[in-house]
Amino acid sequence: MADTNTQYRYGNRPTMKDVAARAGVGLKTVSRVVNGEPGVTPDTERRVQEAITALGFRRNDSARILRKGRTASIGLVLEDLADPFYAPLNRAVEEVARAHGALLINGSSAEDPERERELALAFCARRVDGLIVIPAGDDHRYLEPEITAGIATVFVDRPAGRLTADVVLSDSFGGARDGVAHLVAHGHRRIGFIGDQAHIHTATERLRGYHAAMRAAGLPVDESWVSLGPTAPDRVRAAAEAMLSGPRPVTALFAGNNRVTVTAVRVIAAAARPVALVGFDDFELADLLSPAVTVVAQDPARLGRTAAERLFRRLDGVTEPPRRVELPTRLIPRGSGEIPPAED
Amino acid sequence: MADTNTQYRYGNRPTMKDVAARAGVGLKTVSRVVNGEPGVTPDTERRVQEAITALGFRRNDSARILRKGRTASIGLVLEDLADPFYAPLNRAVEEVARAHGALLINGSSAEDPERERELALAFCARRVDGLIVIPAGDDHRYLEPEITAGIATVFVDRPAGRLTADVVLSDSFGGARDGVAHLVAHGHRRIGFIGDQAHIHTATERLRGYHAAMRAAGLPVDESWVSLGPTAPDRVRAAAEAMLSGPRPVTALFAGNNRVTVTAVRVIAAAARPVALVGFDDFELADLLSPAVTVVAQDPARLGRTAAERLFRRLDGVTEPPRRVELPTRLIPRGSGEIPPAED
DNA sequence: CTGAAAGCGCTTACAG
DNA sequence: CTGAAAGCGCTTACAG
Repeated sequence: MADTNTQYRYGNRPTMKDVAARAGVGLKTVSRVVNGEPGVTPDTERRVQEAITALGFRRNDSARILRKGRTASIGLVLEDLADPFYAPLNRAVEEVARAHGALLINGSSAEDPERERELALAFCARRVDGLIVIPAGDDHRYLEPEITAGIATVFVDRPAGRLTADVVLSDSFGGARDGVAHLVAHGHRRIGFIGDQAHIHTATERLRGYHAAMRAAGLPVDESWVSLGPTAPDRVRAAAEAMLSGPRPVTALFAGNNRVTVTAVRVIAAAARPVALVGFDDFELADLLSPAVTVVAQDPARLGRTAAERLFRRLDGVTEPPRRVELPTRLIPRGSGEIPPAED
Repeated sequence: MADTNTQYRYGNRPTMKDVAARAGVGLKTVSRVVNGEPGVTPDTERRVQEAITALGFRRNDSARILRKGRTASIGLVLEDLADPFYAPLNRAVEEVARAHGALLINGSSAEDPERERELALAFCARRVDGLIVIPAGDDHRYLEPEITAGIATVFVDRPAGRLTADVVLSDSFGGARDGVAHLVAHGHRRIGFIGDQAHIHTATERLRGYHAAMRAAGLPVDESWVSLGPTAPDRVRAAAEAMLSGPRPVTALFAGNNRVTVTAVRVIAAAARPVALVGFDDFELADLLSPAVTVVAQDPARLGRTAAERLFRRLDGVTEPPRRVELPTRLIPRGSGEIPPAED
């Protein structure tokens, strides 16, 4: 008769109890051998090892975790695992986690606040030791009980909403201001800004940088030069084409992020007159396009690394108040941003 | 006095026991409410809900899992979370896992067999229900006890070594053969092949495709036209420059993967004569370069989706023998592969 | 050097 | 409708 009690459980994996029985020792002795603890005679150890091999035993870390209290895992909620900006951030977090002996659970919010919440809370239910969140929503009070309960939490790329917590950001405002000022310095007076949706913090910060640069140069801003919205190619294309047409078209574009830049490059390549372009975020092959694309570069890997290191410092018991870290951006002139304005 | 027994455990999170005590009910009643099971009077349910909210209780899924047997999580070992080829595969696996209510744990092997093994076994120790592996090593017998113990395993992108298991691949041989034949059809007779390291299955399959196409065309292959090795830019650059110099340089290059292609594009852009190029793997902006890059495209998202669906079919109890699924590739002519050979 | 008992936070199987 | 007891597979705290 099959033991119906264990039939479909973990495919009948052997447990320490099974190993103990086979080796003819107590449970604690098996535990000692499995964990490399001292105080076992070589002969006993050998018998236990043989039983382990014969049964194909592997310690169940889930059970271990339940008893020990720390799961040695962290959760990362980002916008899209496949995005070329977030993928290196993901990898950087992984490396730091690995250095601290922790596993990484991650998931994509797809820019949906509800999905962000589901993922973050699912990670908390699994009792990750810490959480790194790239916010999709703007209200993170749902994490309050979790943080109080001891789950260290760091936000990256965008600040937490209605919650005081550690956050690691790029200087979106300063980066955009410098990028737009660069276009101004090359003679542009009518500059378009195409950015992400208005509820996204980085989008409005970059727009603020645009306005600051225009104001500093004493240039007026026509409302038709600014367009915030989804970064889907169709939307961006329409926005860019609108700004580039009409009697007083913009002579330069500032693209609010990598996805916008890519579409802007396509539109400009098909445009009748040369149009200058500076994009926020660097991207692969930017230097190989003609013209090569001038960008305001962030360092996504550094964002991830900084956030993860902060998280593990918290896990090591550092209790200083939440801090906001802002990483600098870097303007990389490559050609597209140095094109002079087309003559009217 | 502090309760030293629970002082540093999960930051003193409330448990079902605490909720039960506060609501004045039994443990099982709390369990019923938490899991939405029937058979609780509205009044009792309300009392329990209040206690849950007041205490900030969240069910510990790790404990639940221990009792239930399935962890509702899968592990994915790939080469590099940040790689533009693997990132979409990662995302596709995530989506399928999500649709099945499972969480995703993942990690980068960094093309190191030992690290692949550590990651895969760490996931097994956490008792993931299933495992998806993009092999770095060529001996996966270490997974035999795990698979026997019931952890469903699917390999992607490269076959398992010394192990019979489900595998989902792209048709590397056919794709490379077609790509090289395309160059031959445009008049090339001296074609270089730069690929990944020889121990990587896809690298040798693509090389085999190259040889098949050359042979089919009756063309000889000089050994100096073939170079396998790491895809680091320096190595690829040196290989490409060697093939493009000398008295009888190649007139076309076939690049064995996306990283090779990118470096090849750079070398060719700086070359004295036009050189044709076909690359394995599509990449963003390939169509915007000049010339636009002709590629043999794989569909990494489809690879990931197919593998994950196969995995969950296994988890649903399908017991058919391991299968090898091969996905077709697609030649996308864009310009660089249609350049005629430079005259001698 | 070794092991029996209790417990981590849940669910299962049962009894009332 | 409700709950006490046993158990998931480990580790902890102790005793021998």
